[in-house]
Amino acid sequence: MAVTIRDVARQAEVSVATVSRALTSPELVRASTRERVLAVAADLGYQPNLAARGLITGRTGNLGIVVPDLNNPFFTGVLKGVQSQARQSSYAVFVADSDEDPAAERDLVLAMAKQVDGVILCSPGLEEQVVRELARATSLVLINRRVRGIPAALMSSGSGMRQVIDHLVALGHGRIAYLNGPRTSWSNRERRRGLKAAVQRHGVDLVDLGPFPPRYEGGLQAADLALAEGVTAIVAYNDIMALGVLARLRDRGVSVPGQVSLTGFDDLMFAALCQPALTTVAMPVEPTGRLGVDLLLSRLGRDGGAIRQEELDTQLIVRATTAPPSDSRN
Amino acid sequence: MAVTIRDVARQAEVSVATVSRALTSPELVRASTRERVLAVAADLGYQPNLAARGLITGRTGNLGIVVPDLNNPFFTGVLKGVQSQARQSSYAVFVADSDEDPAAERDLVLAMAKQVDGVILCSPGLEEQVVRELARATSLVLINRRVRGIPAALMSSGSGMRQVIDHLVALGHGRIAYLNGPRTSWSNRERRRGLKAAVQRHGVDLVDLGPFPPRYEGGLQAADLALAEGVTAIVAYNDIMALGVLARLRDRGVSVPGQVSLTGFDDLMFAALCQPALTTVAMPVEPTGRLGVDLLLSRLGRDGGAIRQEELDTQLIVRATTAPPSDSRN
DNA sequence: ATGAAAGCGCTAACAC
DNA sequence: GTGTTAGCGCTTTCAT
Repeated sequence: MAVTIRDVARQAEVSVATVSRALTSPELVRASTRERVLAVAADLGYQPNLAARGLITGRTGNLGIVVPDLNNPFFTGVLKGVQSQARQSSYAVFVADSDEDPAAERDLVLAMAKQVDGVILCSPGLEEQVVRELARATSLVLINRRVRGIPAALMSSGSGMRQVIDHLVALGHGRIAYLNGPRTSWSNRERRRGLKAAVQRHGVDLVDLGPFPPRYEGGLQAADLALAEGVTAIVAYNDIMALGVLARLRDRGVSVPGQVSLTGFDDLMFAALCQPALTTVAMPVEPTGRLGVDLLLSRLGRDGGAIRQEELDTQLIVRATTAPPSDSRN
Repeated sequence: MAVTIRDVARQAEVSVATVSRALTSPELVRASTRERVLAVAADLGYQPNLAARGLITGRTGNLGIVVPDLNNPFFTGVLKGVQSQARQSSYAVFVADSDEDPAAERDLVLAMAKQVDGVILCSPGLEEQVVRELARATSLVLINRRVRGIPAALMSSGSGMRQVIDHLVALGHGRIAYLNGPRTSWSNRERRRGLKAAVQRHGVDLVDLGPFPPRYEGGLQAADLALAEGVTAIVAYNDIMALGVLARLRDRGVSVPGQVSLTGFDDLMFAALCQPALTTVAMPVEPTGRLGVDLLLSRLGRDGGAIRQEELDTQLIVRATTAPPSDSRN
């Protein structure tokens, strides 16, 4: 068996209580005693048993994160931020993948609830009522989704879309297609909202297409529909779809950005590498993960900080798929 | 506070011991009693406190996985497999990202060791001696790396490379460049080994270049060197590098596969989407993650199964970057 | 087949 | 400032 607090106490010739204090509330112990205890602890390689500690304090020192798909770089980016920030505060992190199944997401959060101090949930599609239920079971922080009364780390997708439209309008585009992602996704609603506001402000035409599956195949399908609408610019829900659109347009001999401009959303690594490189919106995925942890830990603090919903900025990345429309001769 | 075993005992009018038995060793309890207890437990929504259980049994019901980079789809693929298989056996999984720092990998495994029943380690670069040290601290399973005496879930990279060379030789290539990844990486050594064997067997020329950083920029750099060697085919250490090569060749006006053939390794999603689509080797990442869990759990079993190192097959995926060399006129 | 009781390793009153 | 002690929720002897 590993070395316990009693071993340290014996060797340092103090009580277990003093050892415990030296480790967790150093100010309660005389400096000389503390040093001796710490020295012995280090010497013996003592590591507190967190399970035992948790049993008494009610805190586990663990965080959980639930994501729909670990193969999606968006979520793993968030995960990476969560992991890194959690470790900074000596928290370990449980991870679970729901395989895009909302019912599984609920079960996973519930299962985690007993082993963690709080859960970070990435679930664009879970019903709001269920999200509230989960928030009752554990401290919950939402990623990229707003539900009243629940802390959230958000990315300003609306502003990202505004930047996209401002960019396209500045280039001279007057008729723009938006390729919707899933209707039920909070992200899609948010992106569409920002886009509609910008489009209205500029007084340009919007052709609202879809919803399409937010994948490569969705883009292939959407491209033809957008073309048939006679638009000069296509705004895709995300990069993957945009890549599908790009491939389909190339196959049909439509030049990008010569005949039609195209934008994505997410700034996947691939967006920079494809040909022509994709104009898109960069999402602060890792910072959002870190922010999620900060929000969670601040709620766990002594006074249980306020419920905050904070938004991180997105950034338009102009690359090679956007240009003035070919019929703009002014 | 949550409902405890005492609440269940009281309500079911039995002792806590009986409740405990009904839950963990049903055969020790009369059927009628057991049913009553289970009914009450379900009714009250009782969930055993795993920390308390672990305190006594010494088993946590948790697994850990340490990876170098959560932004690398290879590792998240493994993670996904691990997560899914672990959940099948009611294990929860801790994840940690080392940011490619071997020293951090060691610390993370050590930190996890006390909270988990075993750790799955993806660490191509950690020194063998350190790996052995870690294996003494906890039950360890290695992913895609062989160290004597330590269980491992492997992918047959050697065989993948053999398939690549067989393919290129069948097309008529006689002078082939290999772009090395990091010298210290187990994967690179393994791929190179398989490649050398195949090259020798076929009696074709091999130009061994690098090492290069296993990234896009590494490919950009490597492309010019390979071209200068007058090869007709380039075998890259992985897909990302191959993508860099592809971009550089396009910029220099060298047609692929017209003037030179190119292969990658990993079969990233992007390999199928780029233009021309990349011939590469598909790695069974998720199955390997699942296998890792199986190996770990079998070692944890009552009798502590044998130390096994098992290898899963890789598969050449022929796409559009490989063709007969242009000077083959026979 | 069931109950009583002794801890697992630790922290938090409560004494002194 | 330090020691004593009572549990946290659970499993597991040892009785019965």
